[in-house]
Amino acid sequence: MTARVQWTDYDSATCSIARTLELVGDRWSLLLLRDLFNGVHRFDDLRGHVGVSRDVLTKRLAGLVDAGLVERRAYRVEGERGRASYHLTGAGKDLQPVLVALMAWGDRHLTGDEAPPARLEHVGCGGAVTVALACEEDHPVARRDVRLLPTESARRRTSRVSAASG
Amino acid sequence: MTARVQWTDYDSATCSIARTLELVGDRWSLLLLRDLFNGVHRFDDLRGHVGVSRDVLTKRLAGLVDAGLVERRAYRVEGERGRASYHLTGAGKDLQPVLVALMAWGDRHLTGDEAPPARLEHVGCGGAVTVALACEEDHPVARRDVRLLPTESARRRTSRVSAASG
DNA sequence: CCGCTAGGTCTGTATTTCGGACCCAGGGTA
DNA sequence: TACCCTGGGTCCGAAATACAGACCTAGCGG
Repeated sequence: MTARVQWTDYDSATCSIARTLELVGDRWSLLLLRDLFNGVHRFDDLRGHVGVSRDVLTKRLAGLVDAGLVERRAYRVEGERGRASYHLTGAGKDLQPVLVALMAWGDRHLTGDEAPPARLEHVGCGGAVTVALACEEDHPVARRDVRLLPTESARRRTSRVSAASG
Repeated sequence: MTARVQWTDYDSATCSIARTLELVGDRWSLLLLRDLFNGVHRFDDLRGHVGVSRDVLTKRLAGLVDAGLVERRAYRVEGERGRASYHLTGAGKDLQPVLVALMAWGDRHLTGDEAPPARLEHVGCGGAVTVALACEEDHPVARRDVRLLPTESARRRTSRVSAASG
């Protein structure tokens, strides 16, 4: 029977969420991106502020560079040695909504009575910035009004799950 | 000197992004939340679809329950054994924008020429759903127009970094 | 009371992370 | 020229995690 398409008929790993998490879904990558957004660009500064070991920092930065989220630049300040620095690419900057959403959630659910440890301000108006669901047609979108529809392109790549369910 | 407050003067771990990632910032938690959003609620179904080992699934579910993102419910279908199932709490559902943002990024940067493996549809209008930065005053917010301002409450809890920079 | 099944726990191995020692290159400076 | 300093790493052994898969258990139908 060709019943309605089920989410579980599709390979988890094909999903864009899974594929994105393969690049940034570890303990450190998103924190590094956060610091890169906030103007921390040098190896030792990242290490000191984020609190990651040198070893892991090297690997993560290499991974982010491979993934095209970060670029390594050599630069030199007049009269000093050449240095390396790390900067977000356009693709890296496109992850901003993920970070803002994580921050908004933490501000709402983890700060208790205190003021949140930092705020994102809309330059100009001064209002707090968060993220909101938005639809192409610019309607306001409530949480409930979202439906996930797996498409054919995912089905084709399905392996493990389709075999098990057959 | 009381120079302008620097991002690096604040303890990384106090940040709402870091604190949120302590709950969901590992390889599996967000994938589990994704499946819970999509109607997968039983232990074995989660294990099979997400592809996580039983061991780790047990630990992650326990962590998510501890964190208040997920609740465990015992239920029974007429004439069958009692079963356990896992459901998002309100706090868990509030992470939806994080997942949508990850998915939107993947759709944009990882799908190449093919159609994305799934789409989020706005029930009713049928348009695609993504996330957008939004400010309190409902202005449209461009990426650039966001400024991070650490607040005093973060400073107070600062430890490692303030000692090093003094 | 036997077998089946969902939901786990246990175990041994493989991988990752951690902290810290070490290394290297390229300036300044003497 | 030799030496020192510093940023940006690599290397190492110990500890923590993840993994696959075997095993356990509660309850229902037969």
